Amino acid sequence: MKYPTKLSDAVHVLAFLALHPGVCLTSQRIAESVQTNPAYIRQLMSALRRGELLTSVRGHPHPTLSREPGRITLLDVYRAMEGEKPILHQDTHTNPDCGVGVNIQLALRDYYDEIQRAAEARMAAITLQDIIDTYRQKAGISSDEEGLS
Amino acid sequence: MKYPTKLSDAVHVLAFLALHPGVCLTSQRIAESVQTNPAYIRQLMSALRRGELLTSVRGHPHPTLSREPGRITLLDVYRAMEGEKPILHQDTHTNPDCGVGVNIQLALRDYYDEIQRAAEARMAAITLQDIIDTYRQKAGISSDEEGLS
DNA sequence: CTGGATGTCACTTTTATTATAACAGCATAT
DNA sequence: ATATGCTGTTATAATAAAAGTGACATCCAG
Repeated sequence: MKYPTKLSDAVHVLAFLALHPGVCLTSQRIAESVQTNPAYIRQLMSALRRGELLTSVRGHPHPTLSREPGRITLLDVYRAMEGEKPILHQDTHTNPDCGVGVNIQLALRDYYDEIQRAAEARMAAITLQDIIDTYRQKAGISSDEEGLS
Repeated sequence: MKYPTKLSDAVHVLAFLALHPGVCLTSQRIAESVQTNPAYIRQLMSALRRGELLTSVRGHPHPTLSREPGRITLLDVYRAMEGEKPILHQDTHTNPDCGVGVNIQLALRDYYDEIQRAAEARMAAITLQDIIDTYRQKAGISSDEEGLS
């Protein structure tokens, strides 16, 4: 697994918070659900904090969402994690002496931008609440929220 | 990792063919425009051949498009190069003992599929001809098609 | 035949991403 | 105040996907 999973993991973290309000959630505990290490979780949360999706206090294991799940879109999370990085990548190493190589890539950029906008429009229409609702359907209504201190 | 540029490079190759009809195009020559090595170009062309976008004869340096550029979409090229590989990747290594981890990823899949469909719908609307037309605008009307044997 | 190109495979190199260790800074409890 | 536990951040290592490359059998044209 070396495909980028930051977006998926970030959603996982946010959903985890939303599903366990008021519970003591250390990065260690979240890491167990994502099956990774606490430092990575804290890095994710750091990005989410910069994106103003999450607030937390240093030394205090109670991170909380900055606003309700219905007002956090997948695009918000994408921006927080990936910034302006596009989903499709161009080859920027073509031969600069070859007009075809340079200008084909310039032309492609316009179309890649269109694709990016289409994807982002879709992301903007999906909220964390939607994902949580779907989660509850899949999980068979919250049979997993026990056993947490 | 490395950012994948196969799609961009494949479009580059196809456009190169379309722009130089009837010209002797060895993988070596195309590689110079893409600024890579001939073997990689031949690998790209191999995938394009499997996708039925390109035909060529072994030992014969005259690859040609299987159909006109207006009937080759960016989605066709994407399929040939990436198959069913999605543009967004899920984390498949979450803790299987944690219902949240498993089911959040299941829920995400549905939404990632939506995003994939939106992106692909856009790709299906873009043809190689469109890209070539834009290329000509950028290049200032075919000032680069000389000097080829 | 000979020369040149393709098609394919195996291997190497590169590099984005995740994994992890270390530690200063802050909160809480005793 | 001090001890403990957790956070936030940085630096570095390990992993793995992608491109880069060499080799060679195969096929075409002259």
